[in-house]
Amino acid sequence: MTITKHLPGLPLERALGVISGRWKAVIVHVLLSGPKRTSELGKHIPSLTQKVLIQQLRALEDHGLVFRTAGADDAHRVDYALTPLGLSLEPLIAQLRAWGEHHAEELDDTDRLLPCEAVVRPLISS
Amino acid sequence: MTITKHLPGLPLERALGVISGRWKAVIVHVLLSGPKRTSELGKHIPSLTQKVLIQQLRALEDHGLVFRTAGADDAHRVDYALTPLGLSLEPLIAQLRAWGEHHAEELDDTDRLLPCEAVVRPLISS
DNA sequence: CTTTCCACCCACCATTTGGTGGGTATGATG
DNA sequence: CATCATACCCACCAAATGGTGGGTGGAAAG
Repeated sequence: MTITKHLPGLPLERALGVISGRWKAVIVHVLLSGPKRTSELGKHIPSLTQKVLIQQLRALEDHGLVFRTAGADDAHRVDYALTPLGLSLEPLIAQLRAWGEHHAEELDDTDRLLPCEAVVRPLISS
Repeated sequence: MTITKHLPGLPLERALGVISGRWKAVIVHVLLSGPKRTSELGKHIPSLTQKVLIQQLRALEDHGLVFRTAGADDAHRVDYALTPLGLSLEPLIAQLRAWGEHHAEELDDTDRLLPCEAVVRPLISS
């Protein structure tokens, strides 16, 4: 039942395979601030459609970065949270961010950079 | 004249955009051991076809990680080398590799990992 | 002069990816 | 009971990506 994209054999490419994908890093970023429901994630990332959200979540699940907790039978109170493996991504993500900025600076392209809020809506309150 | 994929605004995704691509990381890896000619690169990475090699090299060039040195007019003695920006990728690549291994271990998937030599041929001699 | 090697380019194809717009079953709310 | 929100699934589409198989023009080697 796995969507599991057979990850490449080289560790480096395996890592890239796991975190690259149009929204994966963003989702992980949001989940770093605690578990969220499907709809919350959707609200945090308005430009992301439901289908794609779920696609990405499934992939993250398959790769062991995220886990689902559903209430009882199925559905209606689903939470997604990072696994330890997901959490272990944090420093890597930080370094990628830093390098991305460095890259933009070196290429005098900093004005094309967007702040996080351009994509991730804060959504005040608990 | 740029093939330049318009990199995403978020620094994190920008970084991913720059290094993800079927062979980019491998090529950078090879270039870390010094400048190489087009054909040398091809020999180091047998499973990579010429067209795709050049494609990837162009992308790396556009993104400022690599530069070309051609002799005189054009062609026939072309070298590709990493720019400082390209070199600055080294620690990031190392961390990605490490995390890829970690990921495989956590998922008891280490047997699917390939050693570098499965893809990059050493090619003894200078 | 012919052959080989080198650094390419081009037309074309297959797969993958993200994305749109519907639909469904269920529980909660008025 | 009618309506709404949640957490999905499905058929379908469009763009991007990787890849194949053929060139080309020029330097170098036999």
